[in-house]
Amino acid sequence: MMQGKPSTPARRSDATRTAILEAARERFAADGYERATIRAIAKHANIDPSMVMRYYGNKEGLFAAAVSIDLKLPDPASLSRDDAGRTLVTHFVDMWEKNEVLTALLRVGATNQAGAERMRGIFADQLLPVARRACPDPEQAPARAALVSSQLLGLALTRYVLRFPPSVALAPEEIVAWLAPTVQRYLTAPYPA
Amino acid sequence: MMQGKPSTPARRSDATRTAILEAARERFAADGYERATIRAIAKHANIDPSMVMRYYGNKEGLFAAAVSIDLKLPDPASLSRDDAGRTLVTHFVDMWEKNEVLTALLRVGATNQAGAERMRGIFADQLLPVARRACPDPEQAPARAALVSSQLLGLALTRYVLRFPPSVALAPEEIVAWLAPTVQRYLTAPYPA
DNA sequence: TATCGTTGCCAACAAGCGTTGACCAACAAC
DNA sequence: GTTGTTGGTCAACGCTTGTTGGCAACGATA
Repeated sequence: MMQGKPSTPARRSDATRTAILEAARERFAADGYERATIRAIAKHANIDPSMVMRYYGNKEGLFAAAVSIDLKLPDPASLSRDDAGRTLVTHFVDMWEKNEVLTALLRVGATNQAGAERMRGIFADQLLPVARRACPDPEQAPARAALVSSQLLGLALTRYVLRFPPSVALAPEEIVAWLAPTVQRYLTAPYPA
Repeated sequence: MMQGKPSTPARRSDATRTAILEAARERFAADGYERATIRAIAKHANIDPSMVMRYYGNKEGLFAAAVSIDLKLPDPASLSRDDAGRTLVTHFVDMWEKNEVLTALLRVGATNQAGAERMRGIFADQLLPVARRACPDPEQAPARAALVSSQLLGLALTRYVLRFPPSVALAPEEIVAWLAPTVQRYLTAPYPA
């Protein structure tokens, strides 16, 4: 997820290591933290449970390694202030559709301390800078970013986690059409109160 | 939660029973389904774990008894179509602020099959009828209700479960001011397509 | 060929889980 | 007072969990 140079000299066990990570992501996404047991993950990856411990230390270490995520949000500098809403929503739906790591993170964040902490970090490091650039008064950025995240994560929750049928049935374009104005307003509309 | 007439003749163990339910709600809300162990719930209520089994059969039964919830949504018939958004948001914030059952349900729904099923039931039985009355074309009610729930549950997620600091910091009136127009639009604005 | 670190499998551990059944104390009916 | 029902305690069960250490096979180096 974040190794550009071959600082690590290509171990013979790399195949096993990535197999474990893939299985872990799948199980965390489907079951959450507690029910995704190391034994189940190992069986899913066709390896021995003890290998997980050798390569990732313990279950927390495995989780940390499995769900390191870069939202790849557009560069705040190059973001047009007028269609920031549409851009953000489109990008989010894309990410969620193809990347099960996000579902894993949301499921775990709901019941696990470390998972929630990780989500707060992503919020602060990745979404907040965008809001800081897109909204008029930087001092309002945290509140506006929180509103944006409530709508985006709420959609993810009802669509990918709780699976409300009408939410699952929405076409990506419909989602963008409905949510883009909301996000746009949260970012740029004058503060009510 | 739903006994109007004294069909049950007031057992001597009622105090214990409700103490268990209260402790269960608290633990489910704080820890989710798996980590809220029967032993922890029992200790919290100062009773023996075996009493939980005697009175509620098993852990699933306890959960079902602990999180039966009535959203007490306003009667769809008496709902003014013009400020349905504000009414709904105000009502939701009120409920979430005072009732930890909702947090318990959301936490459990994220990782537990039965919990998610319960949330889908509440959505279909309680929110959908309101949408059916408030939106122009009844055929669009499911999609519109899904959008409304995505925003409302998203706020609950970031505020009460993940506890994003800026989301926690929002005053109830701010929440209403920002979210009411969103919900109103999801209910009554012409379908974009 | 001998050596040594790496990779993998296996069996086991202690702890915690949901759940059960035997047993005692308090009360109600007769 | 005796009897039967109810409320509550205690100890244990079978099972799963995360985690550990020993041991055999492999691959490169010498």
